[in-house]
Amino acid sequence: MDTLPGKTVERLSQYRRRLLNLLDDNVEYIFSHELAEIIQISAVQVRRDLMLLGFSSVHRKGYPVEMLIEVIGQRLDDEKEQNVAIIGMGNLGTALASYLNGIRPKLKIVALFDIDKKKEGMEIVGVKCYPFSELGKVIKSKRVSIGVITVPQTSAKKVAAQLVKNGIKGILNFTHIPLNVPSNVSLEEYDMITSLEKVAYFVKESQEK
Amino acid sequence: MDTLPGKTVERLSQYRRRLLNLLDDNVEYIFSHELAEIIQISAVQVRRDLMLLGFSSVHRKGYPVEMLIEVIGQRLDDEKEQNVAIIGMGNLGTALASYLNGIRPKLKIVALFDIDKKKEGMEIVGVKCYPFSELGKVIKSKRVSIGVITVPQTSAKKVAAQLVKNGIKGILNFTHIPLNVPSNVSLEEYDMITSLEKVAYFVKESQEK
DNA sequence: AATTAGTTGTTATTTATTTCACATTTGTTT
DNA sequence: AAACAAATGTGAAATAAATAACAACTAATT
Ligand SMILES: NC(=O)c1ccc[n+]([C@@H]2O[C@H](COP(=O)([O-])OP(=O)(O)OC[C@H]3O[C@@H](n4cnc5c(N)ncnc54)[C@H](O)[C@@H]3O)[C@@H](O)[C@H]2O)c1
Ligand SMILES: NC(=O)c1ccc[n+]([C@@H]2O[C@H](COP(=O)([O-])OP(=O)(O)OC[C@H]3O[C@@H](n4cnc5c(N)ncnc54)[C@H](O)[C@@H]3O)[C@@H](O)[C@H]2O)c1
Repeated sequence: MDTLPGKTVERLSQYRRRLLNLLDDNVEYIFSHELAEIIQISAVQVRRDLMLLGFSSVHRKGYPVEMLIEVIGQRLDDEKEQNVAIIGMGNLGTALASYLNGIRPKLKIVALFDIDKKKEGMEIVGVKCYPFSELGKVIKSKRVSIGVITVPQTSAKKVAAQLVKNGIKGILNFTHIPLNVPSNVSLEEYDMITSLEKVAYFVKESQEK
Repeated sequence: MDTLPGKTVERLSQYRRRLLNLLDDNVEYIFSHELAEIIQISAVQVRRDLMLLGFSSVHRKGYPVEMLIEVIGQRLDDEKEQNVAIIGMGNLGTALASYLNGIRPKLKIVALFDIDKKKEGMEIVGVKCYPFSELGKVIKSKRVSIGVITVPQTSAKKVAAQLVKNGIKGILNFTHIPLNVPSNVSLEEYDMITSLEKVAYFVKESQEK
């Protein structure tokens, strides 16, 4: 079975989140155009994505919500749990720890790290903060495969290198320093300033019209 | 002059950030392949983007760093300042306020909002927090054109509607509730869970190989 | 049971984005 | 000053992503 395009993965993640809401409201079936409407994309796009999952609707009733959630999970989630660590417990890291914790059953936040002695041993939403020097040890003992980087820019490269050295498989980088990792490590970078500048640009453009 | 593709805008934003670093290090010229290397993209991509700016290098010396920063600014930035408000001063909103404040001279964080009475009047990095009820008034008096939404999911739609009603021109939404805004309002949505799930998916895929 | 209407799955098409390939330009070397 | 080298700018090609178009299917209606 082929690896899905990144764009499709993003949308599947969103579909699932919306579908879980619908399930809470006891919605049993949903049409492609309804799901599309919620996410603000086209119905064809939805159908195309679901096609890639090889999942079919019940004709004239739509897609069964619960089963669709299940199928998306089968495709996106690892069978075993994937363990995540967050490195840098400042403003953003702390916000993320509480936000991400428990949000997906298969993605566990299992460790936090900081070099600040004051934060050592601290717990956020029940997850312990370790000194950065124990990175390697904890990654091994807790089988961490994904690292989220929220340290100051100046430390980003150092931290990434350490993660890679200790066998991490994926990195989500929130600093605005572009990282350079081996091709067997999945990398996702996100920069909030870029998002803000993008909105600002399109606002400017629309006003010039 | 045509509106740039969103992808190009994103990269220009990144180029500028890197170029500003280079300027600090007194680098005067840079080749397309050097900039490409830093951002981890191809040199052609860099040249194509700069081509869209109509900006030329000095042959065999590269692109003059300072002038390039200037040209990117002319294209991305509004001539006048663009004023930004952040709505929802919880973990993420607070982190963002201190992060975004002052990061681009033309993008000013001028107001923060929260419904929590305890936060009223509070200042973060010198910016005042107003009660949500004063949204309309403050947007007008401070000429806010961009709103950043960091309220709980349940309030996201309500807040967006209020922003639109009060004439906001652009919204950056960090909740994972998809928003529905009129087409004259620029919308940028970002969901950290999606990023994390994406990394997790590609980690899983790479391990199945 | 025939007709209608609504929705899907998929192929074809279009549009957007990236990469290739190379002629062109100009500093440097011989 | 000729040959070379390094980089650029860009048209053409390739790739990726989104949209359109529609035949096929079936639940509901007559
Ligand atoms: N605050 C935001 O909203 C925001 C948004 C986008 C990006 N960022 C980026 O995220 C990063 C963190 O932002 P922040 O506002 O949380 O900063 P912060 O200064 O509040 O937090 C950084 C934390 O990292 C710790 N740290 C420093 N070096 C470390 C190391 N080598 N190993 C482990 N921990 C280390 C510090 O002790 C501190 O607790 C920055 O690079 C920033 O550019 C922040
Ligand atoms: N924490 C994160 O790292 C993170 C990451 C991604 C997305 N998010 C999303 O961002 C949002 C905020 O996250 P958070 O962790 O900061 O939550 P939070 O609960 O810490 O903060 C929310 C703040 O919004 C205020 N608020 C509530 N209703 C409001 C209204 N109508 N107008 C103005 N203010 C209002 C609350 O008083 C509170 O201060 C959530 O929707 C969350 O899903 C958070």
